[in-house]
Amino acid sequence: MIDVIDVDTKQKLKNFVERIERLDEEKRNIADDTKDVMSEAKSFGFDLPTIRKIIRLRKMDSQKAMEEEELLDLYKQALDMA
Amino acid sequence: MIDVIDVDTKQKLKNFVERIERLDEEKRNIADDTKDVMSEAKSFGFDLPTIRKIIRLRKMDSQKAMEEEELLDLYKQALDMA
Amino acid sequence: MIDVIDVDTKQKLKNFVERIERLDEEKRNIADDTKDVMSEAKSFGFDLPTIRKIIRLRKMDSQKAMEEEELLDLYKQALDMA
Amino acid sequence: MIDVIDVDTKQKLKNFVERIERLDEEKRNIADDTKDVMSEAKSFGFDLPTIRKIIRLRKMDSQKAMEEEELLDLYKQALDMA
DNA sequence: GATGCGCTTTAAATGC
DNA sequence: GCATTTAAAGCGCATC
Repeated sequence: MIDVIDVDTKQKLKNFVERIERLDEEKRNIADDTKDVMSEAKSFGFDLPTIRKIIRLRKMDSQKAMEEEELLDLYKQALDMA
Repeated sequence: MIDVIDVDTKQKLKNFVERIERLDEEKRNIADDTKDVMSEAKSFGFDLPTIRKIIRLRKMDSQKAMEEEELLDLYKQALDMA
Repeated sequence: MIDVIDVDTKQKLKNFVERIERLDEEKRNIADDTKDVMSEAKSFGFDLPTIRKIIRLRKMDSQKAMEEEELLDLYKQALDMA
Repeated sequence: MIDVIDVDTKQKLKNFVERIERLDEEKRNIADDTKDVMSEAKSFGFDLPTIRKIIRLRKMDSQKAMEEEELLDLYKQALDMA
């Protein structure tokens, strides 16, 4: 069991924790900004789920996108959903 | 079903998508910064899982404090039944 | 401010809370079962994301599924992803 | 790319999908039960948002208790640096 | 392979 | 009562 903790070490640990918390805060702010943009898009009549899909697709390799599609078709076929 | 989009609307959609992608990019950068700080902490000999846990606990603490405050008021309402 | 709370009312409240917590527990157990089945499917070589998509599609009205598809195509077109 | 699925594999896939759908159904039933209990509580004059909050807080409490226990051990590790 | 984290989606609550 | 805003649950991803 540790009885005494080095003051310096404690301070270092505290600093790291606070730096990370600050970064987390920034991330949350950006997430809020994203929400605002989404709302704005919605108010223009755009469909949010579709916009999300588009962003996902753009980020993705087109090769991979095709393979995903094909696999889905294959499974549909197997379940007579074709 | 709508099947054509005018040029102006196309541009608007493009803008929204790009703004969101930019924000996502920023978020990723911050996540990378967090990783850097984590690595630095690790190089000082700190245990990463522990640091994460501390941060989670601190977040819970502040949330809990806020909620408990409200809860008191709510209790009055809930138990002061007709 | 309420100083005293009717013992009977307290008990009733407690009972409701506990019944709900019990139900939550059951739900969690079933969610765990689902995970097990998923893992088993995976170990047979099935692709989990695709299985999820299939289930979503089966649950969904086929009319609605088509509309979703069309909207996505429309947005793709607008962003020259066609 | 695979483009055919043998009969046996089809059947396996179908079974997995149906098992998962069955589990989803059960979960939905329990969620309905929860709603019933909530309604009943409400008819006794209890405030639903408050009940939710109580449950959330209780869950946080038990989580927090567990985590804090572990954290003590972890701290030793983190601060007992080489 | 498992755990934690963040996003998506759906349900509820409140205000108009 | 409807629609907007907010909270809870579920899902998927990334990390270790």
